[in-house]
Amino acid sequence: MFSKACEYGIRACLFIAKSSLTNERVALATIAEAINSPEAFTAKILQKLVRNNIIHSIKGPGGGFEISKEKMEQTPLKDVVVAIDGNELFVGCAMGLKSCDAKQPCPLHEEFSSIRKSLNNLLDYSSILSLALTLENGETFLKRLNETTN
Amino acid sequence: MFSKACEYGIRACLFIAKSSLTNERVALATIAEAINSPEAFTAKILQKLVRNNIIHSIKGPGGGFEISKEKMEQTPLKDVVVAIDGNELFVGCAMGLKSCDAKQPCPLHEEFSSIRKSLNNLLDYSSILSLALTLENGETFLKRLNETTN
DNA sequence: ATAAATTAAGACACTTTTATCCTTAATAAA
DNA sequence: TTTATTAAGGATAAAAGTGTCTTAATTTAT
Repeated sequence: MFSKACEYGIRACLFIAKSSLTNERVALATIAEAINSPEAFTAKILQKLVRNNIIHSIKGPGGGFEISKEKMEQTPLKDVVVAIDGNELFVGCAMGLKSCDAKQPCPLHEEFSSIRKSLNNLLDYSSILSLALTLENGETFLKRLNETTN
Repeated sequence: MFSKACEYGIRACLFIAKSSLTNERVALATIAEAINSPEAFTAKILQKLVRNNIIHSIKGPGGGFEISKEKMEQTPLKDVVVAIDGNELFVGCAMGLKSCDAKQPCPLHEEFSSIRKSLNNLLDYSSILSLALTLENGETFLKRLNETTN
């Protein structure tokens, strides 16, 4: 569904958000360890989220990544996905037709419109904040407990 | 959502099915032209569908690809997708966690379970036959009308 | 100021996906 | 039986995705 980069990006973003909820600015190495992702690759993805104005970075000692509560409240997860993977998933035809609409639908058009709509709703109405809160209160996880690898 | 190969594979399969409904065996070149796909690449994908026993191929003059009505009736589109893309889409965690289940869910687990379920239903209950029939009666399309490129 | 820590950026390398080309095998028709 | 036609299979190439490394820029602390 999502690219590897996007998966890492979502996890990183939610980890940063969770940390920011307790005012902890987190460094790249910490993030990569926490979400079990390759550090240098994760750096590239975070750069993209910074450039897209989704998260904030600070250089130098004590630096790292953070996101304001206001920002996480306002930003739907969809923004993260689109920043990394683009919006093809949300607009493209399931069978890859350049022209596929209600007038000249592909054989899956109707059915996929419905699924796409669900996906859109889910990602558009799930704010970074709401998801980070489920992490903070221990309802959800980004890494398996009691193990070194996830 | 699906790989390019899978998109071509679905289109090719439905075109073959539609042709088989009128007992027309279709050659690779015809298929590639009809679904607007690269011929040699399409050949590879069709090989895979043949090996997976989804479609049938015949070599030599007058040869080509076909699928029996019984087969298209029994085969859900999901089989085509799984043959080409595998089943990661249907079983994997949205955020790429190796371990993500009801006990230790990722922040998107519940929501995606629902979407995955819809997707599964759609692809598992849509037979190749039912989709081919919508093509045959002109309700749906695999290529834009009145144009050379789709 | 200098050193240390940290992200940014660019170059590079590896893998997978997408795509092409050429040869081989099978089969039908002449 | 030869030739033409068609899919199968293997080698290769190009592009995209994934991942690493090195250097630069910025900032804090000494």
